[in-house]
Amino acid sequence: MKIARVALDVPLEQAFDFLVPEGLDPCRGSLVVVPFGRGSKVGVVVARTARSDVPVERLREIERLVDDVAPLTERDFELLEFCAAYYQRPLGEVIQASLPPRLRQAKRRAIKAPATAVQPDGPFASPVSATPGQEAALARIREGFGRFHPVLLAGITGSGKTEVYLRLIDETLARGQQALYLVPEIGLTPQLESRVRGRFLGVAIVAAHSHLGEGERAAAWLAAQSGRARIVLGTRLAALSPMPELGLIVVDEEHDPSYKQHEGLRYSARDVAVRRAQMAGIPVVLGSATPSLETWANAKQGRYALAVLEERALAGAQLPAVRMVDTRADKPMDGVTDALLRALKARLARGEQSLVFLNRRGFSPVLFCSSCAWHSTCGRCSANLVLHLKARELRCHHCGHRERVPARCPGCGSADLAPVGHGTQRLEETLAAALPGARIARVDRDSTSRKGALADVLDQVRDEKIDILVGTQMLAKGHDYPRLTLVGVVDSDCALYSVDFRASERLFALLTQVAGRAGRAGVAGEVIIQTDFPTHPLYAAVAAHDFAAFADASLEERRLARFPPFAHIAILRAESKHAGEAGAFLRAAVTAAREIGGKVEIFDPVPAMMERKAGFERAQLLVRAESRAALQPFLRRWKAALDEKGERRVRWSLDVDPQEA
DNA sequence: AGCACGCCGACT
DNA sequence: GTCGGCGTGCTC
Repeated sequence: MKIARVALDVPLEQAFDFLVPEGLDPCRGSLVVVPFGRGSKVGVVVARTARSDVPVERLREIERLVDDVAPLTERDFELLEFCAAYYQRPLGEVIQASLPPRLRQAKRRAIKAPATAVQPDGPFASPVSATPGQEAALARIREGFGRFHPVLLAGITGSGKTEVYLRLIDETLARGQQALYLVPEIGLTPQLESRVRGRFLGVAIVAAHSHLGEGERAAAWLAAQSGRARIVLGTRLAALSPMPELGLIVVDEEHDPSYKQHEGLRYSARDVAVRRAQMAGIPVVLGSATPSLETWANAKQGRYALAVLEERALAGAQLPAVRMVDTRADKPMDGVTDALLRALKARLARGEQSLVFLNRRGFSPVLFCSSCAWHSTCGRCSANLVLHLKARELRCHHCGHRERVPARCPGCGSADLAPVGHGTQRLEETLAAALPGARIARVDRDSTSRKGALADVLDQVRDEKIDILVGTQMLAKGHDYPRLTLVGVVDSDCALYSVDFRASERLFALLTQVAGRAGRAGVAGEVIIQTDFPTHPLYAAVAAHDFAAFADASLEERRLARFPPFAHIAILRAESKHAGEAGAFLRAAVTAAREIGGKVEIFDPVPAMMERKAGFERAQLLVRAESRAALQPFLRRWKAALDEKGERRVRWSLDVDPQEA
């Protein structure tokens, strides 16, 4: 009896057995189309066997082999099986998550092969010569060519980390190997892509990110798998692309939260990349100006090599002067202090550009009735509705709910409704009123939803048609603005109050990144942070450009609190449309966890940070262990026990190494 | 997860 | 009298 065990994209741990018809000979790794339920699905053969636990009469036949895709290799399986085990997801789901959507379709058109570039010899001349710092970093990383060698490349903004990556990639190509270059989000990939293509003319380079068309994405995947593509440049989803001759992995901005997937297979592309490098026996370079505390600790303890870039690559370029403006003394008018306004005026007078950063979009975060204290809340989420004045709407930023702005208070009928607090729209209006004649552009998710809108604004900034950029963290990423000399930060204090254990780490990274936009081309930059707490150690560290001081102090706090990286944690998240059921499920999960035992601490279930979202009641439960070795077997048994319950009214998932707790 | 089947409320 | 709600079970 010829039987193939096939992994399918269903949230079940088992694979499914199918009969292998005459004339077909799928191997482990082959993609096959199988009948499933009433339709067909693409699956991956995980094993060939002679017998099945399922009665033969219930087995159906494989329809056909997907013969335009090469089978997955054992090395691919090794990585995917690691992900499945580590993140507690079925192998079938992980395999399918690693395939581009087009290849998962049972009925599909043929995929157009990308133009195959002639493979030039290299090495490729760099347009600039390396600084001594870059040379030293390169030497440090080169030591590890040909073996597993994780390196933290800690380099201040503007220190030329990208040039280091490109030289390493060049050397990797010269060794006849492929390079994988991961970046956090799509935002900067177009600019980076053209830089990489310009540097490696004639080399087959593919981009891999979710904004590609399905055909392009499948073509990129196939090019990586076949080895035709020598460089894969992509976001977290590229971390799983098969690359048979992989010789180097670069993870740029390794601290960036967007490397962690927040639904389904909740993997960290950075952590997977490190594991992948270990399996392949190759170097992996984690680069950042503000490394994650996990990576920083690994470097300090010697598990990762450390290469540091301490100076800006451009001669004469200096780090910006950062100063805090005490908002208790200099009361902001409509969110903007007199000090910031004066600084903006000075830039306008000199024909220089400014950026004002506020990480909150919309006009105001809430609409408030001064007669009865009614305020705009979402009916489906525990969140306020944000006023979007231009669209004359109240919007929920969590579930997408929209409604018209009421003319009168829904609570008492009063007309005394007023916007409270500030978003980017309001800030834009305030600045336009205070600085007549200034050319202001706003950049946030609302203003850039049209395709190409962000690129248009950035072009206008480059062509000096914009004086002041107002926007959210979208502005913090990448992008050089040569004429930008002032960065203003409005209302970042809210992150200091957050209960999330990573909030201050993220705030430090964000402020450092946004500050790095000021004064890159030999023009002195200035950063003004408006705050109620001008002496707060976090702001002091940002002002001193002292990541190490901040990180070491934060690590000490984490050590005392026994939080990562001094412990390993996972969160069981549950949500239900039925009152109380998420909590009940978690209480049962606590009981199940105690029965399993082991060296794991089980916390009490608590409501989620956002207790209600899109009509679901949400709660979560933290577990903590000293080591991965203690946590992993517990999670495996716990998940099996929870699966056993066959729970239907509660949606639940395990989040291993959660980004937020 | 999808997708069937199956049994109780407001409507063309 | 039906259309459709989601509760339950199954998929080789």
